[in-house]
Amino acid sequence: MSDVAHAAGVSTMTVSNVLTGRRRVSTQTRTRVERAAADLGYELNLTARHLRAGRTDTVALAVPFFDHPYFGELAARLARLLAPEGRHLVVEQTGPSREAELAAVTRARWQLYDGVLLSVVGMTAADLDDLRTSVPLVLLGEQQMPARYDHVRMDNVGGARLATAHLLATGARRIAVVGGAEPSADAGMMPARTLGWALAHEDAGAAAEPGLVVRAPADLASGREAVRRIVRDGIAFDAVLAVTDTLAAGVLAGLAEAGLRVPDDVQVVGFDNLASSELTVPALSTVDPGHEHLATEALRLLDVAVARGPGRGADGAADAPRHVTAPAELVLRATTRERRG
Amino acid sequence: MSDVAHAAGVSTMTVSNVLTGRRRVSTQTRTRVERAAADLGYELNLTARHLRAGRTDTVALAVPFFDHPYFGELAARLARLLAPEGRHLVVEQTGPSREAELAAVTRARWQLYDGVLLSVVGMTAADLDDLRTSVPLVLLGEQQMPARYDHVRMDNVGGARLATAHLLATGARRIAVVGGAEPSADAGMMPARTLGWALAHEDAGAAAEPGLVVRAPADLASGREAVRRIVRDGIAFDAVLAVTDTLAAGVLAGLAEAGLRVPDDVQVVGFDNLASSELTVPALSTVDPGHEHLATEALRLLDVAVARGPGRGADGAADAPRHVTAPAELVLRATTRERRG
DNA sequence: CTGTTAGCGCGTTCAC
DNA sequence: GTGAACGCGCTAACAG
Repeated sequence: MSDVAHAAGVSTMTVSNVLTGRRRVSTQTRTRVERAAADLGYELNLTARHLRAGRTDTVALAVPFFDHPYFGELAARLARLLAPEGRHLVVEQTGPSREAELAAVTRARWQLYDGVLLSVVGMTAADLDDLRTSVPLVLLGEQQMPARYDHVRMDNVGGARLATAHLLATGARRIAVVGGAEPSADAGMMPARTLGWALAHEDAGAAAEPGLVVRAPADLASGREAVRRIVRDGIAFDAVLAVTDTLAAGVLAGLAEAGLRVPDDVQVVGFDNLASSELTVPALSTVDPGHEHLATEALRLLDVAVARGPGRGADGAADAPRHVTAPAELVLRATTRERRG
Repeated sequence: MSDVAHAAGVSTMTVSNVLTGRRRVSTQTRTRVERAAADLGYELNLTARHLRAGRTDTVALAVPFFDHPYFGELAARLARLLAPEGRHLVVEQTGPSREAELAAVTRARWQLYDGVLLSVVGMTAADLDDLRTSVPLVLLGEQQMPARYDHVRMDNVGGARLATAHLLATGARRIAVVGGAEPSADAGMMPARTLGWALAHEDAGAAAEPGLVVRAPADLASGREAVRRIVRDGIAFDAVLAVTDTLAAGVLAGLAEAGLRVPDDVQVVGFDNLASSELTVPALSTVDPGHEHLATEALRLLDVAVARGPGRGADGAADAPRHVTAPAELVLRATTRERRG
């Protein structure tokens, strides 16, 4: 920068002023400076600016996996909200395992950001409790979190309940939960959605059979595998609640393989409303977890955290942390039947 | 940091030494310092370290869209390669339009990184030519790029040729190219893949009918839309080469909608080998563009660029820029028939 | 409208 | 094995 200043015959301060536009500079010197900068191929050093300013105008989204479409869509939404304000979003990966997630978190990396949206999957409440950081933080995730953090989540129980109720109303009697788990509101996504399934049965005065809870990891191959298993075991079922759209895609593949027609023989509902789910064959009925609401709220929370000053993000002595739940909504497409009546 | 030093009764230098481990420190003072740091909740300021060091041990991947699965998968691969070396990957979005892409590029953002992998989609060679940056850069993308940059690409022509040849060999005679364009090796992904389609016809002594080139943007809804269009127009076809897997998913949806059986009535091949393509119904045959090779080479190139020193990335006076093409490979699943004989 | 001074929080260099 | 001084590149704050 001093090179530019020298070439333009001014001080570095003036160069800085031209670049930031914070102070008025005569048109004459401005053009001289701009010329000099262009000639020298000068590039502002953002690292230095950030150090000086104590701000970076950048928010990080830390996700467990780069390659899950859910996070890609979330990132795109957040970027769209941040861009008009001249703020930036960068995405970092915390890692595929609980250990990696922890290690990522321990690293002082996010000192580099004004705030961090942390998508929690593998970490436990205890892990998070150890996490002392002064960077404004908002947690995204479905399990129980320490109360002292701001936290945004979906309405997993409500969404699954809605979906299951619809299946019941369309005549389904034996609804398998692929990706199911021990029902619980606080133990993560799978237990919460399974709870919704159970509650919907209760609402309808029907029995939720534990034998229809099919455990499966939330990866690509598992949905198909799960269907193969229940078919092989001769378990009767006339509908599937897949706890994620990814699992649902596998379920559809498995059903096709088994010669079962959707929705005539078996109805299917997913959860997440991924963009790609519109294109499954048949088009997937699913639960929309309130993506837009979720993204908006997460940023709003982060902004108030940033506003009340970095440096006391963790001790939370100031305001009470906020917890918001985005409302879920049922999206009916072609893998379910019409409601009777 | 000086607080910690004070609390531990040492100088900041010693604290620094403890933290970096660069110089030997007596076990005694080390523990004293560590205790003090923990008590005070001290966090290293990475911005300052980066300014001082001139390095960040971080590579950026700049992509046009966060929410396209292809980029998510690429990012995951790169992160997997970087992690063992203690280097980090962050993903930034350049923006959805050519304008946004340009603006993103113009910003001095990637001074923040040791190197940048830039995924080019909307920008032209001329745009890139204007892009003077001292940050080591490797271009990823399928159109013609200025020769002075390192560049990694897929074998689009070869891959499409392979796929088309297989369709021809299985008896297909009228192969529509969904997402096709004016054939050309240098004008981007769609023209290159269309060229492969044309060349395969030539190889087989068959006629590549221009009427079977179906233009379509590479987004989610377009594949289905394209099929609707050709069916409505009464164009006869017995196979589809979709230029991306995403388009292929739409094509499968469109064919199902039209009551056409896959692969009996119409065969389908995609391009990209996305993870999700294994779960389409039926499972999609596709071209794998050599993902792993691509990621490895991109990083290797970036590393030599970084090694020869930032500060003269763009003028390329030093070494000749490198251009590598990853080999494509056909992945046969259930949307194609067996080769005859 | 422009320049001078000082310091953001580290780590290299050189002394002890 | 430890400390003091200096500077990475930028920009508030205060002159002028």
